[in-house]
Amino acid sequence: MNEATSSEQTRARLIEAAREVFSQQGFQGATVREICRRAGANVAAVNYHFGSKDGLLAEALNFNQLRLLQAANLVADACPLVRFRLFIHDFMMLLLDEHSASRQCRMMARELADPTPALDKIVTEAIAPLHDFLNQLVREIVGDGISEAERLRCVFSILGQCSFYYHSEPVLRRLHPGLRYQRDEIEAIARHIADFSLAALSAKKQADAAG
Amino acid sequence: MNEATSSEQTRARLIEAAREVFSQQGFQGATVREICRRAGANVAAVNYHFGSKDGLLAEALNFNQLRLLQAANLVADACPLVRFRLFIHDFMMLLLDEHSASRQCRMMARELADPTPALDKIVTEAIAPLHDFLNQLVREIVGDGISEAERLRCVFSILGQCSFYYHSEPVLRRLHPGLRYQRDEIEAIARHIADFSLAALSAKKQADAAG
DNA sequence: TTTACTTTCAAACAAGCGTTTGATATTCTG
DNA sequence: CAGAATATCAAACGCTTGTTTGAAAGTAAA
Repeated sequence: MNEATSSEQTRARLIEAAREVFSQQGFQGATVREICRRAGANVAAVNYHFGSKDGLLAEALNFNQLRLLQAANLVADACPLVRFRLFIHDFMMLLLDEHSASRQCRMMARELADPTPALDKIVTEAIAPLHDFLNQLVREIVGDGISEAERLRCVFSILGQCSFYYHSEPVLRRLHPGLRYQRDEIEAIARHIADFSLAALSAKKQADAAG
Repeated sequence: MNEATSSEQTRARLIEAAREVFSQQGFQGATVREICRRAGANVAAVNYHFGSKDGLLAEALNFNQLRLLQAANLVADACPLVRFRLFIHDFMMLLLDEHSASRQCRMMARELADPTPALDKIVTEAIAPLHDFLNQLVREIVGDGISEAERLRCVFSILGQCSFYYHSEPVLRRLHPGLRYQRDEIEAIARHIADFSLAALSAKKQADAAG
């Protein structure tokens, strides 16, 4: 027998195909038949291996890249401002770069506006830690002079800027047909978001120090 | 006969029900049967009056409120900074206040991430003018010292912050169960977004003046 | 009232969906 | 190799979807 049984290969191909299709079409828009077609498997394979479409979604979700990004950032030997820029850069690459294996992350983003059976898992395992991470980073930058609610809104302002480019891609494509999320462009976007946000955070810090 | 024929009443009820359901469930998630149930009409009514579900969506879309908001802002006798704060406030009310008749706007926002047959109409009639409006407002605030691409990214940063609260509502509800978009809360959010953005824009302006 | 036209309705249609089935291969085990 | 367990398959199931149909009810003008 091979080191990976035929069954395991089928499972793996289904998960990979599911990530593709879920990230492109969303959970509701994706069909089991399309996933199986891309995986070269029978329609019944999803239910055999994962019990249901929901089960496949749960297995296809994988937050490792997002977790790794945060872990790497935490151990980076740099000041909060540099770490902030680093985080925005890595996060935008994960979110926008179609060449990277970032489908898990894009899949996740796809579901945020449109609750699926897996949203609870996504929130507790990925979004909540991400919010906490950014909240802490903002605290290191601004200090403890602002209220928790205010700091939270800063986190939302940052995440809002980041996710805009992802969520609004269909619209932006129509408005600016030349738009392509290539490496250079993504880096320029990340730089802008970091500049914009750090300027705002710096103003908050000064306002606090003055007031 | 009444001043509104029975047929016209049915049409109007269908459009109203469609706005409710589309804004809550999205175009894909909404069903013709549910719309007709809420309108107290037969399932065939949609196709009789509008030809198809797509046709109903096209009729239900209405950008008047968004246009009025921009028109009112343009004639407001105030400096760009005040007009900016006014715009963010009005826009967030339109987007988040469930008491207002802002379903058209919310319906629109619902579709942005998930192309529907009507996205082209939405983009050309609502989004493009909105982007142009904000672009001009940012130009008045920052001046002509920054590039078009840079100004565009500022517009995206602003719109991204605004739409975040709408798109991420299901997630934010889970993270912060107490969250409710009531008038006070919406106004606090709008104030934050305006502060955050104006601080960033002001920094851009100074950087340009210095460089 | 009769006639023509419009609007509503219950019912059905065709297509797509996730899922199940039972038979057929395939692989592991003794 | 024989037999048990596992994996794949074509086909169908039950359900929901948007849409169509043809008859019934309502409306307007003669």
